[in-house]
Amino acid sequence: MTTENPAGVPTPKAYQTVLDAIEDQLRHGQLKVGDQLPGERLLAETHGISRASVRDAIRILDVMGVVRTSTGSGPGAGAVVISEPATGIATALRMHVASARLSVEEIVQTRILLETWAAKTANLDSDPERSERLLGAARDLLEAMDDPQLDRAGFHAMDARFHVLLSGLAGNAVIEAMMESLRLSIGDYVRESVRSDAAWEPIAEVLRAQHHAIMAAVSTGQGAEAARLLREHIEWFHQESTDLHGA
Amino acid sequence: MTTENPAGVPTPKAYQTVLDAIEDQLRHGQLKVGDQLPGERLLAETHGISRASVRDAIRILDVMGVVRTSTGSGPGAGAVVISEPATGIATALRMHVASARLSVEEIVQTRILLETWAAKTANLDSDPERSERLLGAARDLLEAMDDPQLDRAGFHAMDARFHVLLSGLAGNAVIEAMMESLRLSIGDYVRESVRSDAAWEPIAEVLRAQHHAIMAAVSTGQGAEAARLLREHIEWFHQESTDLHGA
DNA sequence: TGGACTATGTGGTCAGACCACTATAGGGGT
DNA sequence: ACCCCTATAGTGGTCTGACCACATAGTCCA
Repeated sequence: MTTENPAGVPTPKAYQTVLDAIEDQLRHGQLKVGDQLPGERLLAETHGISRASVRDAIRILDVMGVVRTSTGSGPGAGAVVISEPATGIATALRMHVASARLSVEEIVQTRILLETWAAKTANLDSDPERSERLLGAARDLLEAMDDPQLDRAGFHAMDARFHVLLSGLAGNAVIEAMMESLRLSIGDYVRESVRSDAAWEPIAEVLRAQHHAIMAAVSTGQGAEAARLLREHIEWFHQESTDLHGA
Repeated sequence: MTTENPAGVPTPKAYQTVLDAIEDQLRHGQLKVGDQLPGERLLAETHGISRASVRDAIRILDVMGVVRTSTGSGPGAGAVVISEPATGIATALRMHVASARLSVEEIVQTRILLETWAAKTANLDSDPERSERLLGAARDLLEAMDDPQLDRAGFHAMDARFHVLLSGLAGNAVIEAMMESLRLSIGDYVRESVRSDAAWEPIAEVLRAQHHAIMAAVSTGQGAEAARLLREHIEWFHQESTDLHGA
């Protein structure tokens, strides 16, 4: 991370000890999702470092989406192993968008690549049960989004989940995680994109229609058509929002 | 990250204050790459929190590849803004590979997607100067890799740089960062893949030939052909290494 | 003029304390 | 016997203050 040095070990960070140990235990299955990490005080004593350094390691695992921490006692409290790859990646992406190292356009372009690939690659027959579950959830989301009473925040949240669900049809968790992280990282831009609520409603109407068309294509196994619709859908909204944002 | 709650602000982490402030300054250009962050003690006083909490924020920015920290005094010391999106993403990916949430196969598959896309999309004429610079660097790498004296660690390092350089030809920093992070995240597997040095040399010979062929296709603007060769190249080595690894 | 030394400021680490929170064990009332 | 309610213990979250290693910049001396 820091103070890297190709020639040797200049200043091994204290927290790296714990980090390596935990990564090792994850790799060997000694730690699984749902498991509880030893307490910070115990870890500190075990590895012979201070609790502050242990906390560094835990904090890193936290932002990476590897553990979830909470106060209290009993099972479920403390640091528990989870598995949310998207959160960590999304944080990194968002920071680098902020620093202008990555642009929203590039993220949108990447999203199109991943999402159209997923649509084209999706094989509904390889795992019918899983596919039907995902498609069912997607249909439920579309139905909920048809509700005119739904506010914009809710719409965007469901919209995000819808796209992530579709990208999951290809069965590649890395692609799915990256898709979700891309969505998360530019969530602020999407929310701020259409400023007036008056301008929003007609846009939402178009999005709904596009979603249903995509859904129909995906459900019937027309991967190429779904990919084409997805590309149009994403590019259209991105264009629309940048126009309004600039105006 | 943790203790999220849709309804309100249950337990706002102390370090979040600093994190938000820095992200905001990055977004508004008040902090640029190369700039030095205020000292931890000053930040603590400014935001009314302890130095320990400030350190949490800095540590996060560190692992995300947003800042680089070093001890000492003067310019260049302390926390300096950098921009290495790949490091943070790679750390997250590696952790989730360790926890078996993501598989090496999925990462390789994703890599093929990104890399072939980059090869197909590469437009050498849009920014001839940049393209020539990247291609020149890639040629230098191939030449260095032809050296029979080069050890495996060096070969793999240059191999990684070669592929990242090619993926940069498409001009999408997000894709490039993800490519690099994918490579970094499974670097250990690649290194351990071919155990005996005796088995390595013939493999390296094939890799060299494949690299040169890819290079030729890319240089002459044959994107589709380059993409095809890349896919074969990556799949071949992955197959080869898993075979040997299992044996 | 040049080199060695010192002052200063940086992050890295540690120790110890207190807080808010949560599940649980145990006691008291019914 | 049962239930509620309180005390307790263990968790992460935060703060304070101290010391260290390190790297620069300034100073003093030869």
